[in-house]
Amino acid sequence: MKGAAKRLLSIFVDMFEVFKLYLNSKLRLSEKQFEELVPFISSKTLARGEILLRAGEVCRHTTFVQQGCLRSFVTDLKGKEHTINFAPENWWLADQNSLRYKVPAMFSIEAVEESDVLLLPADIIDILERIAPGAMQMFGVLNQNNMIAMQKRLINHLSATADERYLDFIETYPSLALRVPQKMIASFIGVAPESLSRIRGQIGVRRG
Amino acid sequence: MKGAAKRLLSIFVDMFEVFKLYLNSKLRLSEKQFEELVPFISSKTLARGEILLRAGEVCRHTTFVQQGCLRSFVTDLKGKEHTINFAPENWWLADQNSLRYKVPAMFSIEAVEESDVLLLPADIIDILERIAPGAMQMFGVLNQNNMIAMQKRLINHLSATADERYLDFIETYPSLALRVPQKMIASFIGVAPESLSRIRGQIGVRRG
DNA sequence: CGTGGAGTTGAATACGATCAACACCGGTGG
DNA sequence: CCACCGGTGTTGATCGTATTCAACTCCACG
Repeated sequence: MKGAAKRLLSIFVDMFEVFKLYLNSKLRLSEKQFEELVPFISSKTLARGEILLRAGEVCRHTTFVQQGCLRSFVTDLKGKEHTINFAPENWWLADQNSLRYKVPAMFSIEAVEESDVLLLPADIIDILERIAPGAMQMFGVLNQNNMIAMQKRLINHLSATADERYLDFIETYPSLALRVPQKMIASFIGVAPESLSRIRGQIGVRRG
Repeated sequence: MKGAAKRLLSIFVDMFEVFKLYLNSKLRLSEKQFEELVPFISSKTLARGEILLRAGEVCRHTTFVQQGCLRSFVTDLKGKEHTINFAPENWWLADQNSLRYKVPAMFSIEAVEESDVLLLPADIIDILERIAPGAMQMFGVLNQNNMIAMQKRLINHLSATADERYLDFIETYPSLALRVPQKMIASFIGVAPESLSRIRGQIGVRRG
């Protein structure tokens, strides 16, 4: 590779620094291996409130959050939003069902804060596995952890009251509790915003 | 292999017929490949109500249900049971968290009906992948589908009322609705048994 | 038979949702 | 710089849904 091209590439690589660090911590990727991956990555900056995926569209990428925070949510028949998941730094987010089967997405994805994300193609797992064996297993572990987390959340929902769910939330995601608007937390734990406000009042949470 | 031993083996293999059919539909396993797998499998028959795994114990196997139906459930502080999942024929069931990390299981597993199950070691994925490449991907897909299902359930829980959840249940698992006791369905969709009874009354579900 | 669990039904209760009014803050434009 | 605005969160009153407690029936199973 010529010098100029290499410099240009290194600029791009720097844009992916968070992702690079992340991958290294999981896969021990060499510089060269990472460079192989670069052509498949595109990056994007999202303003607060910007929509990345709208329910009904087909999800075309897996998103990796380098900075900021996204959330996925559904809008029900009465127009109410329900937050499925938050994705802060170093998280993946996609409507996997839509991504895999090319069906309309069930949920939307928006930026909670100004965010810096990477967009990766649907078959990133296979691509990465080819470049660095072990990737598939990595995603397997991620998926499984994800599932365990969701299972816990479901159990929580079946057995705990609203205030217990809130306490569990701030315990499980202490940093998120400070970053994301309260009404989104409410829609995540499944209570009305007013109810969450009351709960916080009872518990005696001091404000930001 | 001598004739007697071969006959003996074939008896065992027959015990695994459901599993064999299942694997063939997913992986196109040859007879020989399947025989390699046999030494790792043990089978068990469970009576109705029999506990296969008790919360707090470490989960040692992945279970494959050949016949009957299992369920996983948690018991909360007030002694109430909450059904996490049902596993009828051709389903896998395990506390994956406990299985993977050797930590105490969060939930219990019991037989809803008399059931015929196979017990497979925790590293069955790797074993199977070695015998028949593609196994890891197969489990990946399973896990993902599982996750999608759980996500739908969570969404349902956040946005639907009790009767809507029940209707969704009998629509999604029509056969289960007839097989499993009503109170377990109640504990699955997250309502009190009495409430489910009332809901059924309102809707006008005929019995049996 | 008789016993216990499952399901049904009724009445009282509690929890969270809803509707409504208002305070607070950050940003925008005059 | 201030006035205005929309969005967010708080507080109050009322309402509705599902839970709880309790009594009773029915059936499977000993």
